Amino acid sequence: MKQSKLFIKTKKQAPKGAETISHKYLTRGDFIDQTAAGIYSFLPLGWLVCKKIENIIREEMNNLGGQELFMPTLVPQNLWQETKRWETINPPLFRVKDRHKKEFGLGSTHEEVITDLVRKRVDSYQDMPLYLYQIQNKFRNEMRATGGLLRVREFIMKDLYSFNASEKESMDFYNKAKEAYLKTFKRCGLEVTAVEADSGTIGGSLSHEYILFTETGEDKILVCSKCGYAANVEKAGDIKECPNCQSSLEKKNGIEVGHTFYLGTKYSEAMKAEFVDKNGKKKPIVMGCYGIGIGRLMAAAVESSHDNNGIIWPKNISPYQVHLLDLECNGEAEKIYKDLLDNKEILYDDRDDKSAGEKFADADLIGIPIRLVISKKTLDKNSVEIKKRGSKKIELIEINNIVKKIQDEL
RNA sequence: CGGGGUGUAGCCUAGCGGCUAAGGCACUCGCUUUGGGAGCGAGAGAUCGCAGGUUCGAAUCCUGUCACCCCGACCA
Repeated sequence: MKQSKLFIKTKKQAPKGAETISHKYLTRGDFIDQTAAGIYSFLPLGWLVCKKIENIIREEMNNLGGQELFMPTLVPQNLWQETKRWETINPPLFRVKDRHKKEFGLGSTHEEVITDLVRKRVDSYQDMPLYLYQIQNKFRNEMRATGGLLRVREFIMKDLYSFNASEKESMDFYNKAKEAYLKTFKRCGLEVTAVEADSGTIGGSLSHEYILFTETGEDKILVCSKCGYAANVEKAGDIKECPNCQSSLEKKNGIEVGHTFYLGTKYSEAMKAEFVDKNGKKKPIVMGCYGIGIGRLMAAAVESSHDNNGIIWPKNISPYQVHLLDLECNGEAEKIYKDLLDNKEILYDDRDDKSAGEKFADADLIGIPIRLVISKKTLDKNSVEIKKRGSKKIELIEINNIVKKIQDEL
């Protein structure tokens, strides 16, 4: 992509009100634009990051045996009433009426819809296990949106739902899903810790939050450095000693990037989602649900990986892999851009009306993992300069070797 | 929803009863620059969130309203 054509205007100053690092950098780098309180547009760079994250999640969900589908945003009142969540769900639903005054809640989570889909199709234990997921916009009528993308009212979420014939099978899957979650976050470049948590209005008997420890997180987590015990202060209370090994606990801030729930039969009983077992007996389906907030994950990545000049994207979720800066603009960079284009995702700063300093500053802010610079200085040596974002080391590489060098780095 | 705060050009801010609303960034044109957000000159861009009110006079004071931010509770 040529930067001169990219729909982007980076900013020197963050807008008033941006407090968290991720909000400041994502806004200054023009990844996102605020449309209203807690409601954001994703601009081309930000959308590329979302797509990267989604694809990693998609691969991991497919590995788990998940099948992707897509459910509606407009969820009719009667479905919510079957589980009594029309009134009780928290945060409350955004509600809308159609022209005949029929009411809908904008989907904030999809247990009702998915359970309806499944009860219409599952008759026997032989129709399961069933693992279904979607990546879709969610709407939550929060009291207050905070910290840019950290808590918003409309966001993209991956939600997976599991349907099993027995508690054991369901619990086995829950544990597999937990591992898949940790792997997903790792692939996104994040060290995330699973923490036992409260189930809130989703319900169920067991749940884990997936916490990224950062300075600006909303969640307060107690961590034992000896045995690895971790718990949310919300549930465990403000205790000082580890319940497992009696060591002293450290309190850390974190961001919840995912949550898994073992639901049991809460929804299947309420909605009569039943199957016939081997003995010919009717039983409620055993369920679980599993969520990841894409935008929050993106913000969390920035919170945990940045410096004073901007974002340092983990390479798997970076919008591009290579940022080629042309300080000379005599056509040489164009050739390299075309050579590289076949191999790698590359953002080519071909702007001829910007100073070198501005290009460097933009490159740091945007945070692409590998920076290449072509200038008179490097061309005199028939070379290109290569530098990794987040490292100070600068190397000169002969032009002929550049493609191979980049392949090695990635 | 309770408490606190802010609305002045695309963005950040100054001005807080008195002359034609000021500056920086960004933008347009010209010349000069060209490895860390360049310099000089010229130019364009604002019904001071909106509606009332007080006053000889309101961006400035008062009332209402809308929007946004922060703390609390809730969450992916």
